[in-house]
Amino acid sequence: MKVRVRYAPSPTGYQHIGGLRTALFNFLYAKANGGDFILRIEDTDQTRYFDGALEDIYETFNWLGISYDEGPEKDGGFGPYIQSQRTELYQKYAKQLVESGHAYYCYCDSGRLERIKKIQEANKMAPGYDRRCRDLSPEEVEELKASGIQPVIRFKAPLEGKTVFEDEILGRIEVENSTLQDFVLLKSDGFPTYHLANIIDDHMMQITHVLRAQEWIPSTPSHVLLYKAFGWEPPKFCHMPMVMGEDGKKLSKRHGATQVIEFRKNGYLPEALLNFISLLGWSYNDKDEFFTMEQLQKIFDIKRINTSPAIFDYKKLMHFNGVYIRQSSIERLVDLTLPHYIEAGLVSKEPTAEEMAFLKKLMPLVQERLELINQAPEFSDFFFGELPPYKTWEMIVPKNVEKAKVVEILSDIRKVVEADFDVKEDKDLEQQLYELSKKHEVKAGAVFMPLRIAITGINKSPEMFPVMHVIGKEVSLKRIDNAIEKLKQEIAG
RNA sequence: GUCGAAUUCGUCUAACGGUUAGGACACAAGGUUUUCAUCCUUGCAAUAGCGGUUCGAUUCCGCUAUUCGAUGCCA
Repeated sequence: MKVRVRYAPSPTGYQHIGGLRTALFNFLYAKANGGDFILRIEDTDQTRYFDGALEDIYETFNWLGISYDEGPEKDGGFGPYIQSQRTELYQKYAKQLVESGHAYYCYCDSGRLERIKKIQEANKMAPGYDRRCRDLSPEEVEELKASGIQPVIRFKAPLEGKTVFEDEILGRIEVENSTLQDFVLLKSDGFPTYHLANIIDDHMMQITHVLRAQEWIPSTPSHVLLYKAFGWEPPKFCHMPMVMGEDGKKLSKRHGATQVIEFRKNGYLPEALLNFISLLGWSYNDKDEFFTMEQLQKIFDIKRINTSPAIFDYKKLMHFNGVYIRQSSIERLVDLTLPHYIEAGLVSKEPTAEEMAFLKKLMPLVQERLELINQAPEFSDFFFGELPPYKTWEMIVPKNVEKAKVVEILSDIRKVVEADFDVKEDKDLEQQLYELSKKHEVKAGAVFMPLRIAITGINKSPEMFPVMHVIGKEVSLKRIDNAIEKLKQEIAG
């Protein structure tokens, strides 16, 4: 039988890491097994609906290269794929369950529900609905109907026995039916709950495997019972370990960035995020960690999904991002960093050909120290303009060296640049600077550091001559002259 | 409280019942005759505890502890 899996987000907010992991694993499982990946929107909670959510799902998929075989605007014969467009179906099946004796109307309002909850808490009893409406007499039902209260439909959970299911990852899981609730199937506003809609759709859409996070394990027995009540065969369940924050608790906003859109904004590459997330609760073997999406679609195997929760390690993600940035082409990095340069005011809004060429020239020098795309401007602002923003100045005078001597050294460097900058290789120019250090009887660093500060205004920079060749001879000389001038003034003043 | 699941270096993880328990991130030290970064080398560091089964247990079983999750007219 053809594998059919689905990702079924509810549009209540932006896509987050946990959801992405679920989507990815479903997608990979489908692709690795020649199956179909279905996107279904579970918008059954009208009160929590968030307007930009749908667009965000599409954008997230698009950014990461996850595509669905069936879903909204891509009908595979099982649509519609948006649950709010299927409410009649759910209502029909809910009523069917009432008629078959598997469910019942409940007229208890939220006020009463809250009261019994408080009593249960006070008496340290297990919380839950007390099943008052489960066995109402016909007269009582008539009375309640007449009162005008909109009822909900609740599932009539068996009071005894056990419900068992075989999880593909965790193995056999069984619970006593007595611990199960008479959960709501259809809300008083006519919309189904997750449990009802999910089961009906999974069945109707012929889903073969349900891959979801372990937080769903407690409700799975109820789902199994629902399938049974309908007389349907349940799909196979695969409960994946949860993704946690650094404190070991379910990943959420307070752990920092958790929304996919934030990672995108913060300068992560899609392939880095994807690769990193693929390793959350899954592994290929004992040594390979770097995979392309294409590889993952071939090698992903459900048997290698873990059983224990995984903490989301931002540092390791960062490392992955650095690796992927270093592997990127210069053209792509220019593309990706351009908006950040514009935002920083280093490049004009409508970049000229010269500006683009300039970015392309400096990019190799930025690439290897970049861990996030949006770090590019701060790592390379000194390339722009006549003079650099002097973020460091004191270090232009190395330890145990007189200011006057630094002026001499810089003047000598200036001569080298003036004479040989265009005709000699970087290596030859460097060699001349080493000779200068011998001449002035200082360490090589005492020659390079003043030059570095003069040219870049920072003490941590790429190698000097490549930088100077990007900014050009004229600007380089101007910056050296400026530094000499400033030093002279300091000596005089 | 009740129910469920989980437990290998700080973190992500590997290990047909037989390995000096491996790799990666992080961290530390060193090297790459200029800083930073890259790259390379080395180091640090784990089977939650107690019982069983077995010639042999990280691996199988039980108990305890701890952690997480669920316990909504949320999903």
